[in-house]
Parts: sequence; structure tokens; C-alpha cells
Amino acid sequence: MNKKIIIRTLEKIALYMELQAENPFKVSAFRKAAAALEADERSLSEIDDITAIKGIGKGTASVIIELMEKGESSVLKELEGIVPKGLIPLMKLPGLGGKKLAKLYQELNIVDAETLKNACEAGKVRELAGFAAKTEEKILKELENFGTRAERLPIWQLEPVVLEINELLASLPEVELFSVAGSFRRVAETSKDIDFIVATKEYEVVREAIFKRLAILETVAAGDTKVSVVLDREEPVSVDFRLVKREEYATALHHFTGSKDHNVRMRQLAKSLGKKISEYGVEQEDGTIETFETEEAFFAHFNLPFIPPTVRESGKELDRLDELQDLITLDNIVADLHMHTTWSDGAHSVSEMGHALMEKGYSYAVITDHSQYLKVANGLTPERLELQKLDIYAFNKANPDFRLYRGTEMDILPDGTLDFEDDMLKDLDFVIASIHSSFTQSQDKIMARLKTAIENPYVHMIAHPTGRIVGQRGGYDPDVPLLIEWAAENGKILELNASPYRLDLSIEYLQLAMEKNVPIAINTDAHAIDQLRYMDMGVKYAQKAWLKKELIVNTWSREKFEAFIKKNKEK
DNA sequence: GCCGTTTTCGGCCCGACTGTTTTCAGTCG
Repeated sequence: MNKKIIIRTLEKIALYMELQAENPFKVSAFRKAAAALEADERSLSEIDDITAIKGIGKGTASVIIELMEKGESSVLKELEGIVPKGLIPLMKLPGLGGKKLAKLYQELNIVDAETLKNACEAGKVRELAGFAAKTEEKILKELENFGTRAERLPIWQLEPVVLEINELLASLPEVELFSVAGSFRRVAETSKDIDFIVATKEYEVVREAIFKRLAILETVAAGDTKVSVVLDREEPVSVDFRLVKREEYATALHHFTGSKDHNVRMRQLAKSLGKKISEYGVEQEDGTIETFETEEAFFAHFNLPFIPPTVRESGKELDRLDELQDLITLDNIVADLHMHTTWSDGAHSVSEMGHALMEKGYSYAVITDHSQYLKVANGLTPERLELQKLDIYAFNKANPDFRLYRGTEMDILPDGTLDFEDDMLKDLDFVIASIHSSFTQSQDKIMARLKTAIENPYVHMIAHPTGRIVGQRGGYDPDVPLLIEWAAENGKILELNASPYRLDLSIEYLQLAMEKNVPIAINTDAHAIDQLRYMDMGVKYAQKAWLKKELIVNTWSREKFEAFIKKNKEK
């Protein structure tokens, strides 16, 4: 029996119980048991006493044991017999939870979207206690685009929206402080909505500006302190604004950054000290509310170091405080090793990119335009790559305090060969190999291609190793653990591509790479100057994997980097 | 259903908003 199946079954039981209007604490006990099992790093066979895990007791353990022994759960089976399957997806309709659905089922025999729609249209729903005309209309409206609207949007779709709102809020003199919060601030790959915390004395003015200056599709809520809107974008984007007083800003930001589990853990800690955390501050034992200038001060109040938003996830981060100092931060980054210029499909010249990199405060970088195979990207022939040298040398001559290295992002061709001859590669400072074609090949073929690249003495790094696009495509499905083995054996770098489209390698593989001591380079893959900003996102994503800074190539000094790139050539 | 330096009962994170009510339940984050 697979651990994931057990976790899903426990969650399913909770969901079905919710639809039975079961005691909410009992429901959450099943969810907690599922979460506890997930958080435990051991495999099933390594766990002797399942009830020893905090959050798993007699009841949930018996479900788990039954699943392990018989492969099914009688508890779930019984629930499935009582609760109609069609009710489950209806839980996703805004405004409908377990209790309301249970009532709809019991009183009106509503079992799925179809019967719900009919009941609403017949005016039956408004007759129930606790429901009325408005609820009925709302349900009908929600049913219209039920299933068509994306539930969670990928980070690359949200990032431009966040930038736009940042600009709006920064332009308002009435706004004292503001920040994005929620899962976007934690750099989640996908988010349900975007949260903003805004400190202001002028609620009215800020609210007006939001309504006036953003393209709003729908206003979901417009209370005193909460404004909730859906923006008119290619995909509709939900945005919540929380308007708070300056003194509440730090605790509000913490509260709405989450995660939920992190907040629960923090509240438990507060409670054990006789205090109470809310978005308005920390209530002390004597009932007074203490507020904080910054999130740092808030954590310090509990004797904690600043915990970066990116690692505020399961709550377990509070057990790893001594590792926080090893986490990579943007300050540690001195280089960017993957970018494009007008020589291939980039928007800016070598010199323009170089100056932008210097402005970032970096000390070196590598220009890595595409190779000849990638015709759609105007990939460089050996001849053009030779010519590009002149641009790079000229830049280096003019800017002696900075160093641009000559590189390439060379394609690994569908037939498994490389796009440039070794003689060509030998002449370059830094060679990236990557796959941009024939994604549907068998895993064996893909791995054979990657093996050729990784065993080539002149290749330094494999870029975006899985080829995935966040929330859109899975990539070419390599055997990543094996690739990590090979990288370790051959002393090669694997990339964390920082573009929000990619974030590749993903967290679980980054952790695996770290265990094997494989160096990781966080690169923007910028095709224009403004995309150099992705470094911040890449660094934060690396934090989520708890990557240690020593392993990150672009924290290395120029000397250390040069020693690394020379090593391969001398083989 | 789970848990325990408030330890086998009684609480479980906390508060806003909406729509329903006429003081509150349900939902949501």
C-alpha cells in the first residue's frame, strides 16, 4: 500500500464527513492525521508504531492499518454509501460548505450540480431556513462557470499582476506601507488568489483607487478592511486587499502570509506562553495588545529569528531554526550564468546586458545564446559564435571590474548528439547543454541524450533539467534521481532555472541534489534586461528547498568559479 | 477524533464578511 493513497483516503474520509455535517473537530482530526503522515519522512515500512505519530490516534490508525492490510477502508466505503459522489465537487462552489450542502441533500435531495441547478431554478432553495433569494441567485451564477474557471493560477501568470498592483500602491501617497502576502509571497508555484496588505489611514481613498484604477471583472467583497475583487485578465485573477492601521501591519502581513499550518504552529506557541496571536497584534496575558514595527520584531517577541516567508509551510520550520542562517539570500548572489542577447532570441545587446548585470552588483556573468539547431531562436552557428566574441571582449576591456564569460546554451539534439563539436566547446568559458526538442521520446532515449551531454568533458551544466512549464506541461520526463547521480559522478552543475515559467529543478529534486552534493546554479535565463529580476524568485524558490548557500554556484567568487570551469578542460 | 506541566474531560487558531437574521451561522482564509 502506497503512503500517498493512505493520505488521500484520510482526506477523502474528512471530506465525506464534512458533507455529513459531522463534528468539525472530528473532520479536522482526519485532515491532521493525513498531514502528520505526509510530514513524516519515513516510508510506511519504516514506521513501527503508527499511533506514536502526533495527530494519529486510535481511530485514524485503525483506518491506516486496515488500508495496509486489506487495501481498502470500511469507514470510507460506508461513507461513500451514504453521501452521493456528485456532492463532492460542489464543495468548491464559493459560499457552499459541508453544512449547507448536507442540508441541501437532506431537505431537497440534491446530489450533484444538475439537481442543484434544477432546485435553484424551481425556487426551492430559497425556501430552506438559512437560504434565501440572494443565495439562490449566487449559486446559479456560480454554477454557470463551474468547472471552467482555473482553480489555481501558475506563478508566472500572477507575477505581472503583482507588479502592476505594486506600482499602483506605490503611487498612492495615502499608502504608508504595503506588501503582497499569501502563497505568492511564499513563492508557491500556483496560487488561488493574490493577497495584499496595505497600511493606511485613508481607507476610503485607497479603496476608491483600487476600484478606479484596476480592471475589475467582479467585486466579491467590499468591507471596511477587506476588499476582494476579480481582475479582468486573460484568466480572471482574484485579489484580496486587507487595509490595516500602520501598527497592525507586521502582524497582519504575517497572518495573511501564512501558511495556515505555520500560523497554527505560531498560535500554539503563543498560547503556551499565555498569549494570543491575531492579525491585529499579540494579546498579552494581561489582555493588552502588543503591536510590532516589523515582522522581525514580531518573531523576536517569541524569541525566534526571522523566518523567511518561503519556508513558512508545514510548521516544521520552527524545528529547523538553526538551519536558517545557511539559507541562500539574494545578497549572496554575485553572478548569473544563463542569459540571451540579440545574437539569438534576446531583446538586448551584449553590452546592454553587461551593464544591467553590473547594476545588479554582480561581479561576473555568462552570455549563453542558443546554438544553431534552435532555428526559431536564431541559434548561433560556430561562425557567429566566433564573431560574438568581439562584443564580449570589447565589453570586458571597457569594464575591467566585471567579467563577462563566453558561453553557449547548446542543444542536445533529438538523435542524442550535441550541437557543437568538442573543438568549438573547448574554446568557450562555460557550456550549458539543454533539451528543447522531441519531448515525447521514451525516457531511455531522453536519458541517453542527457548522458551524452553530462559525460562530455566540456559541458559544465544541464539547464532546466526536466523542461517543465509550471502549471502547464510536465516536460520530457527524465529519471531525475539518475541524472543527479550522473551529475555527482561527473562533477557537473544542475540548474535551478529561476524563470517563473520553469522553476526547474523543482523543490523535491533540489533537495535530492543537495543530498548528493551536486552544485546548483540559480539562473534567470533572461531574454531581456527586466527578466534579470527573476533571480529574486529563484533564490526564494531555493529557500523553499532549504538549499545551503555553499552549494550555489553563483555565490562563488570569480576565482572559485574560474577554477571550476578550468578543471573540466584539463581532463 | 486527538491530546495532555490546565493530563481522561474539555478544548481544539482566530476573526471578517455575507446573508441570513434581529443576534447569528456558515464560510473563508
